[in-house]
Amino acid sequence: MTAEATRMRIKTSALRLFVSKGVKETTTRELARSARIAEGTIYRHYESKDELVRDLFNGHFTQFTDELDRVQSDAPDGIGGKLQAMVQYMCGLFDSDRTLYQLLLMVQHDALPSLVSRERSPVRVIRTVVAEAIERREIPDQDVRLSAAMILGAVMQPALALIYGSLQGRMTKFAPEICAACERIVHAR
Amino acid sequence: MTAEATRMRIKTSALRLFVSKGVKETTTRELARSARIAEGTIYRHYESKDELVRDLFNGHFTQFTDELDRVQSDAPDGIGGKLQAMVQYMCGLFDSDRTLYQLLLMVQHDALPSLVSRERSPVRVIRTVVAEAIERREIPDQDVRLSAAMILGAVMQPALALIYGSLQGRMTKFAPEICAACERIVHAR
Amino acid sequence: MTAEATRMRIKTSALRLFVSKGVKETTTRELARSARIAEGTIYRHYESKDELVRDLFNGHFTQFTDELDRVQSDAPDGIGGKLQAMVQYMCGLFDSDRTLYQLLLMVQHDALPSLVSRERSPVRVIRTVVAEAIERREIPDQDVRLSAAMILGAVMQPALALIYGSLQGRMTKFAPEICAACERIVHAR
Amino acid sequence: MTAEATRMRIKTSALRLFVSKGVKETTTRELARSARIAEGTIYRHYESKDELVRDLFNGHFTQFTDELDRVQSDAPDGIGGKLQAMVQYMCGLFDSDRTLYQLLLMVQHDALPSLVSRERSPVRVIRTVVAEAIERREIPDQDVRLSAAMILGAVMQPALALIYGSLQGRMTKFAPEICAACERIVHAR
DNA sequence: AATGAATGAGCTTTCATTCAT
DNA sequence: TATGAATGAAAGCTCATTCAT
Repeated sequence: MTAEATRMRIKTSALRLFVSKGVKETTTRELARSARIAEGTIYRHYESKDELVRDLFNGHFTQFTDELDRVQSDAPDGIGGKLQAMVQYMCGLFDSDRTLYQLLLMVQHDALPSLVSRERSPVRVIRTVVAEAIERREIPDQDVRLSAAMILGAVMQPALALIYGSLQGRMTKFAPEICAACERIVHAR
Repeated sequence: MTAEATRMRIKTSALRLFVSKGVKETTTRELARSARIAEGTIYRHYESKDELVRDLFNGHFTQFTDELDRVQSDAPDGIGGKLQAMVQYMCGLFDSDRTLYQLLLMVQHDALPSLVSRERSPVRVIRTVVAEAIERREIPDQDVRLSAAMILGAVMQPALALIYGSLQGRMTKFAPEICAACERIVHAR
Repeated sequence: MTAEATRMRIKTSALRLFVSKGVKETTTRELARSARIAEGTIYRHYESKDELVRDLFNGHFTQFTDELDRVQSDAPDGIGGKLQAMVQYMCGLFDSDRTLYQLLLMVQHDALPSLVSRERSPVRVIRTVVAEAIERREIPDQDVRLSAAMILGAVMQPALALIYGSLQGRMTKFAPEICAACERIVHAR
Repeated sequence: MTAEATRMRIKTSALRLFVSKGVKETTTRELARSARIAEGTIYRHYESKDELVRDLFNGHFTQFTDELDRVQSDAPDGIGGKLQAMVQYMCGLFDSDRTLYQLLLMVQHDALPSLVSRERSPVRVIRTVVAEAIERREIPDQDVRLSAAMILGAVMQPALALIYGSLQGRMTKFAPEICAACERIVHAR
């Protein structure tokens, strides 16, 4: 098997296990068994479990941030369209890869603290979108940091509700309402 | 020393340590030292570390839920007032006891999974408030579960931002704007 | 409550617990709870758990040995009668206080090692009875130590079988056959 | 080193320590040091100390039972020869591996309770031998369970006497007398 | 004499990591 | 590269014993 394939198997298993049981709760033994490799093999690809966690989380977090930025960027000017594009994208991601989505939820909480750059983060992307809308005078002046946080919360919390079962079905189904709510948060009219 | 006093010291130390370093990351040794008791003493008050976690989290979660319900209940009829009371209460709690607030954040995430009853939870309180406003025809008909989740997110995420430093100052300062945003989420006019 | 009464409760509970779960397996906490006293109280009556064990085992062992000797002594001369008296006595004890009997079984095994004097012991009593019968030319000359051991084994092992359930009923029921077998062991005719 | 060799070293050390000091009294630390492995290594071969005890005791007990059955089976028909073969075998085992023999003594007592199948056990082997002799009308009808217990006792108790020092020398020396006594127990002539 | 909360040494067990093959 | 047996530090937990009341 190629080195790359092995590495991929480690990452895939790690993602699934970390999300479902937590990082600390996942042992290297379990990880190895799930990836169908020997325990020692992990250390041919990563210096330590910590490095694996960092690589995994950073990678996905960065990719998600970039993607969100691209999505926003591709949308035509106007806060409405951009919010819609971002919300749609996040809901779609939840439906297509819930595991990956949960990882992103973990990054904010779980004390994956200094793990991740706060420079490039989803909330920054949202903040920029809001800031640009203010500049374009689409929406009233406001604390962009606060608005971005509230928007992110209004997207993330329903995802949690879906995971815990208090909401049911596909997240995309809720996208229009979430999107409308986000627009009202920044009181675009 | 009385048993109750010792128990209290364990809980206080545990709350602080669990929140700042995580549950798994806090050792019983550390906890004992922080509470200035012997390690064995923990086990005269709790059957296991797990039971301590459960008791602590459940206790605070329940108390918070009850308090939130009382606050909402004491507010005069009308979604505006009730939302304002709840948001005020949560922001005030953040400012007066950030550690406790963080614990409540952990309960939702960190996979404190089936630890806590979903029957009585903050999101349920919010849901009820929204549902009653719909009945009173104050706000349009809507998915109360979704609205409650979005409102909770719009309060919690700014708290996270304060913890991570992307927002600064006392949370109470943001209460009016958060409250206004929450009203717009349910599009009360 | 008098000191003596408390001491008695400790001994009674200890006997029962030691026999049913083993000495090491019985904690002082359990013992205290079973005797309905505080843990600390044990140490008003015994210097240590070890001393309790020693006192308990030695006491019962000595008493049993003395009683067995008295029983043998009270029986009329003649190996037949003396064997019968001893076997009867041991079977009767098993039926009337199985817990006590089990303690005596433990003394031989369980590594209650140097705990007990080998000078005065049941097997010595039996040995003496056999030796006297040889002197009286009732039975052929033989290794009295070996014979005494075999006789004891022939009484004790059926008791174990009753405890484990491979024999059923009261031990007294088996006394005549055991007694006859013991006579044949020393080939009395 | 191969896994099997390590496992063997654990078993050998465990057997010696458990027998000489008792199971509870033997710490994993001691066991590891005696087997010249790390403490953690024990747990790559056994799930717990308990499982090690179970495996060890069951294994030896089963093997001993099987061997005793084979020995009895190989002996020519007739209770005398079969009893002689079994007694010889047990005495020989005592002389050649006293440690192993002591383990078998522990299995009956020490509260290695439901640890071991009562279906296949030495006393069952003896019982069968006695039962077959009755069927062949070599010996009078009798309670085979009781006789088997007494025979086992008449072999085991002398072994205990040798361990405690009240008998001296090799057990094989006593085999003829023990064997003769066993025959008389079932009153074979 | 009795209580019961507290102790702390020492137990069993876990698990990230190493290394000879 | 991959293996998997071995490691050992450190974790959670137990329990005989002490001591202030």
